[in-house]
Amino acid sequence: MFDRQLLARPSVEVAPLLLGATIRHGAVAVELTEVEAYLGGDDPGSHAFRGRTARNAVMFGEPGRLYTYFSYGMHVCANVVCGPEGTASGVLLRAGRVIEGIDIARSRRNTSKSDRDLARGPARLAVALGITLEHGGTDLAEGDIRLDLGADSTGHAVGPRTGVSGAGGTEAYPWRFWVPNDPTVSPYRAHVPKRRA
DNA sequence: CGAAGGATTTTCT
DNA sequence: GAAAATCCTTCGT
Repeated sequence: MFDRQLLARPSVEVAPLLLGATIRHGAVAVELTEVEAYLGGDDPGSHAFRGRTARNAVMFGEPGRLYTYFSYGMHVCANVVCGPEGTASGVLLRAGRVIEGIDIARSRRNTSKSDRDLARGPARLAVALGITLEHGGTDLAEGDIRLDLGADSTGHAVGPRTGVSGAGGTEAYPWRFWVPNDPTVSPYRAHVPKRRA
C-alpha cells in the first residue's frame, strides 16, 4: 500500500517505517533493509542545510516523490521525499534485498557476485533498480516506480549515519536505521576525507 | 577481514 | 576551486 499522509511526517519518524517496505521499478523489486533520515534547516548532513537550491528543490515538494542526486561524480542515489510540502525532509534508501527480477538486477550491476551484494549500498541499489537522474521528482504512488509500505516492522537498530562528513555524521544525529542481523545491510563506513592530487 | 587509494563530475562558496 | 549522503580494487595482516 501507499500512504501519503504517513510520508508527510518528518523523515526521522518515517525512516524506520520504510524498513521492510518494497520499491519496485518494472520487473525488479527490492525489500528495504537499511535507510537514513535527512532533514532541512538544523541538519548539517543534509543537502538542504543551507536552504533551497536547484538540486534539492524536490525535497521541499510533495511527500511521496523520488529525490535523486548525483554523488561523487559517478553515482546516483535515491531518496523518498517526506514531511509536509514546503519543508525539506527525505529518507535515503541505503540498502535492500532483491526479491524479484534478480537476473535483470544482476545484468545492470554487471557483476557475478552474490545476490546479497546487488543492492547493498545506496548507489548499488539505484543501479539494481535502474533508477537514474531522470526519475527525480517521480510520484511513487503510481507509474513505473512505486513504493509499497511493508505490513509490519519487527524492530530495527539505530546508529549514526554512514559516510556523512562533519557534525552530521556523528552520534548527535543517530538517523540511520536498519534491520538487525540482515546480511544485505551495508557495512558501516565513517566518512573519509579525500585528499587532492 | 580491514584499511587505503583512485575514479570522476556536479554543485555550491 | 574544493568537497562530496560512494564503489571497486588491491594490498596487508
